[in-house]
Amino acid sequence: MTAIEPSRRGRPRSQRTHEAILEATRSLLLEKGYPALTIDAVAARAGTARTTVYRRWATKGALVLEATAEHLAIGIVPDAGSTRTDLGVALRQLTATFSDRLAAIVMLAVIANLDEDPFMARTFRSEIVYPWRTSAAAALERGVARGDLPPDADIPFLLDVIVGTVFQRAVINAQSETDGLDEAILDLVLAR
Amino acid sequence: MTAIEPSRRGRPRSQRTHEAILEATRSLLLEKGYPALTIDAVAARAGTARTTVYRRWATKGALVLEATAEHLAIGIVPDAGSTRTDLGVALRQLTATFSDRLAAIVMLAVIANLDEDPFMARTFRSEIVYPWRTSAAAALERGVARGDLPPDADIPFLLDVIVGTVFQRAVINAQSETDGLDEAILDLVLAR
Amino acid sequence: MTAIEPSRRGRPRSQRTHEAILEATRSLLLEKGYPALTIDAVAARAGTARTTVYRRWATKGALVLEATAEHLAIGIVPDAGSTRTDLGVALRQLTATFSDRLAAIVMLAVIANLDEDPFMARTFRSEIVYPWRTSAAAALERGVARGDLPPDADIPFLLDVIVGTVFQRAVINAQSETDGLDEAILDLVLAR
Amino acid sequence: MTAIEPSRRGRPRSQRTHEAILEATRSLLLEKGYPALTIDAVAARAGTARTTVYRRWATKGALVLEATAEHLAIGIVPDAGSTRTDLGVALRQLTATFSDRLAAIVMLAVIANLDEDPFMARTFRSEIVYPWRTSAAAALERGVARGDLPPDADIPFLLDVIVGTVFQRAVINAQSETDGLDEAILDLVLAR
DNA sequence: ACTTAAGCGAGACGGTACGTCTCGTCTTAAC
DNA sequence: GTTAAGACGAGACGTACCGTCTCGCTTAAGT
Repeated sequence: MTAIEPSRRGRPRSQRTHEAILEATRSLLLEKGYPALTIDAVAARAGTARTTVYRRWATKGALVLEATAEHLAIGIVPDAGSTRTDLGVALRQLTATFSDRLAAIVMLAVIANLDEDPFMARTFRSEIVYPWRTSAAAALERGVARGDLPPDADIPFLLDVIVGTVFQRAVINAQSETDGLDEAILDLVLAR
Repeated sequence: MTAIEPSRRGRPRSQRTHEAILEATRSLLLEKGYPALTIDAVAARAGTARTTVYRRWATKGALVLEATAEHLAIGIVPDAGSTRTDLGVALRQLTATFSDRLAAIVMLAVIANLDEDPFMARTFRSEIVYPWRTSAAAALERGVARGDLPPDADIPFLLDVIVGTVFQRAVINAQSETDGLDEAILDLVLAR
Repeated sequence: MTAIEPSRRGRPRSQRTHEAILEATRSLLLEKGYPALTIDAVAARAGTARTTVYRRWATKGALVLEATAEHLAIGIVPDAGSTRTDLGVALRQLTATFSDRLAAIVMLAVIANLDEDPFMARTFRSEIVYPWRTSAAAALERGVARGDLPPDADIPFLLDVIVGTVFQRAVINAQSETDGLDEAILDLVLAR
Repeated sequence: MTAIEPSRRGRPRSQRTHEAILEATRSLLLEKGYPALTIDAVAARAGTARTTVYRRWATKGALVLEATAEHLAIGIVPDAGSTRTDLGVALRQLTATFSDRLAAIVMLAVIANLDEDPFMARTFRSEIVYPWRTSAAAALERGVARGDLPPDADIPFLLDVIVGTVFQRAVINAQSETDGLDEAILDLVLAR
């Protein structure tokens, strides 16, 4: 998890304050971006003391990951029987998340601070990327078993094609309209 | 261009100092990463005054782009007669550049600071991305004319597949060994 | 007052630090003079951060006035019954203060920065000059009432003679030995 | 003198430039005061290069003294036969000079930078103060000889009374109306 | 007319100090 | 023991001037 665990004794932490800080973090991320986000500004907007923020989150990265957890959640690829259907869901999950402005800001922060803030990268990978990627790999393996994909299909490569293309379109090119992107990728990957 | 233009009049700028600053920038980028790169540290390592750096580059981004220009240069896709050959060159250009640690650091900085430092993004796009992408698009169009690609091929989409996949592998997954990646992408794009 | 008022809440200011800054200010004033006094040097000698100085004093002038308050204090002219005695006290107060090297440095700074730092001038006038001048004027008025001074004596003029002469001797000519000066001024002012 | 001597060979100095720099110095002194006067600003306003200023004057003080020489000139006390007349002239010289805003700014700069810029103080004393003070002392001595002043009159003291009082009024109190001041001082000094 | 030496403008240079911002830690009183 | 408040040491920011330096160009006087 991202937050620092509270003690069981003494005055309990205020839940209102908690949510206020997270909300302040989200709005400031949207307004200023990750590099210009300061703890000072978060505390000021949340109406709390700076110390309170530091007491609960060890780093800016941890705070941001918790504040945007719902925006980042990609989910898990279901097993609905059809390779094309399952991959279609997977792609819609990706495009939806990558098109979310807050999610895009955070993902860029994660990769831009790979060395600076390795905790953030690790958490992001294990909490968000790994579950989706594992279930998407399973969906592709089922496709191989069904013959929708050739027996020697390089599954990690295909996942990189899928994620990389969506990332390129939605985050780097910042194209909001992703109509047809999902179908085009499906055609490319499942062709043959 | 990135640097502040020198005047023709007055004492000329020291070329030694110029190169010392760029070299200091490169080494600090590798050691600390872009967000932690400070002008103070650059000047100190270069053995110059802080003011000298400010005199020549308006922003940290401009300095970094000039310091890493050779690392970022992707080049232009040649027209050698064969679609597969031309695209193969294009892919080797991409993987070579994206695997360069300095180039990766700077590209991440560019996209992470899209809003913060729009000058940096604009320069990177126009100097590096645009020329390559234009020539790569031409190569794909020649492929369509030759029948190596279907007549209705979505060329911008294919470029996003190519760039996105390489970016995902080389930069985000930071996989140094990219053996076979070029061939796999070629097979994927030209398959039919 | 001169310092920025501290808040009642939060961590209280360190008194040790406060005194260290004032002492550093005094010693640097004596060594370098007012124009060459820098906040950087004060903080360095006091062993604190530069920000701590800025947090407590808005301007160099405010810091210097507080650091030298005891040296600047002229006091108030007493009412002891005799015009000559009272004025003698007044003169000894003036010569004592004006002969203090630190006080002289600060007074010159005040008048040299009348336009630059009007706050400093205003504070100096209201805190130091005004109380003394008012009480000295009262002493002269008592002298008029007693017949030690002519009924039409121009009291502001006489005060300017007294202050101006002492200032000229002690500060501008920087004569340390002021023996006989007090008596000479008394003879001049009370002659008749 | 104050300026750096030019060489006899090579291109002669421009007289126009010289006067432009002095005029710029005067106007900036009036606008900003001595402490805030910068060589950069002088050169900019004079339309010359900074180097040109540095080539001609070694210090800011030397430049300022030359620029304001006419404003500072007090003159010499004449020998017109009457003690009261001569001293009256002396006082009018003083009040005229001390009431000149430019002269006041420079005199304050001189005494505020006694330690910082001893050259300025020395020059001011020898060029301006000494000649006047010597001739004023001679006038007082003639007064003693004539019996207008007691035989044991302390002439340096009386000069300090005169100068100090005028300085106090005109410079420190910055009273523009000095009507009657001359007569009052004359009465005080010559009384008896 | 040709040389030559200095003046001149322009601006680079290494510095120092400015006053501000943000960091993450700390110290207090209030609850 | 959490909280609000704010002090603290630290360090980077970007700017303003300092006084020196290095250029190419201009301007006379001496040849």
